[in-house]
Amino acid sequence: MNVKVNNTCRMAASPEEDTRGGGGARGLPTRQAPKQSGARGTGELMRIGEAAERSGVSCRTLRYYEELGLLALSEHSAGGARRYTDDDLARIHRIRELQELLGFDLCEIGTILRAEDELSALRHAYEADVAVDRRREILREAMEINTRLRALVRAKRDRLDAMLEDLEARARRNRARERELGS
Amino acid sequence: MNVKVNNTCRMAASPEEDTRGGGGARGLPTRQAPKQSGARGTGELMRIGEAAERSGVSCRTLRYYEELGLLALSEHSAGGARRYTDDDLARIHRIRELQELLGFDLCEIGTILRAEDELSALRHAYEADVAVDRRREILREAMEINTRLRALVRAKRDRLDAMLEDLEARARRNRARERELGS
DNA sequence: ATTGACCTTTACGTTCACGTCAAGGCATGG
DNA sequence: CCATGCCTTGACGTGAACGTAAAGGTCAAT
Repeated sequence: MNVKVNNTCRMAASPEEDTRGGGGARGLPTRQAPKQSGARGTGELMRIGEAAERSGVSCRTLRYYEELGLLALSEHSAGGARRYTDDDLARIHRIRELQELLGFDLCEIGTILRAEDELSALRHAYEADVAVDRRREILREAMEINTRLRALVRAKRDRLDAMLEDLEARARRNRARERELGS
Repeated sequence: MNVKVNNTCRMAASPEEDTRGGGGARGLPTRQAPKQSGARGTGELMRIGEAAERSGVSCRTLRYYEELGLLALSEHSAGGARRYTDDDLARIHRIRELQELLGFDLCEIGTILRAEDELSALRHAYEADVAVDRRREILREAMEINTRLRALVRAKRDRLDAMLEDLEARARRNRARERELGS
């Protein structure tokens, strides 16, 4: 009789992802103007606050990802502030999917992303002077990881399907029980 | 330059679930005889070691679940040792699915299981003396949770499907690139 | 010029889900 | 009888993924 675990915690609408998607009171433009450039182009780069909100994560999380090398931030700073492109946002989304859907830890996610980055670097003709053998190796590595990921996704989806069937069976039983009890 | 995060961690075959399914060397029956009962019935209750191995978790984990109230252990002890039925195994499996597939923490899982337990208690005619209103409440609670779970599972499955499409697109690009590089 | 919103780095704190001893109980096999 | 193997209950340790505060810089607006 030491800890007395009797917390009856509530069940959130969705675990570990805070119902992201636009906060409240969209009216007054609290947003600071885009720094130093008279007229903003259609796609001005965002700072960390906006990037975090749009991604449904905290600023701390984004800095943490950068610290781990998951995010490179093409255009770091302009007075010291981080700048996020849409590609960065996509990458953040990717990280979250790998984390939440497949359950990878950030280190493994780093491995996955780095393999894809190397491949993408080749594709984009940076590093035009890479030996063919090395190219093949990079490609093979990426393909291997891709294969493993696809297998994992399918396995997870199958488990979810099984779970859904189970839940639906329960639901049917519950509805029967409800009729039994009277409306 | 303090922490120097340069760990190039490997990608496991499957994150967070250690490729469970029978250890090596199935031959010598190291298993201790089932305690005190001359001949074992077809379904002797297992102790914690076997239950853990079959569930793909550690003994510590099972004790932890019990400590949190996730596992009740119908037949606790017989000389002090825990006994696990097949129903207990199923429950452990359920816990793991909720944890790994849906990302719930153990506290939330407790809430879910408790609601289902109350319903199941009614169903099995223990507590025959429960007011109809209370019965309705319990049923409604269980149905609500069930509905939320189903929605979550579907959402997660959809996200997985989207991810799979993305991965397959990458795979196609990779295969094209492979042909380009020569076999 | 000062406020206030946003940003920076540094660094310590926290929660969860266990891992890992330590010290000892209980049955079984040699 | 006693070693061996599995179990028990503490209780402290741990790694990952952030949370949170402190101290200060920058920029637009008042």
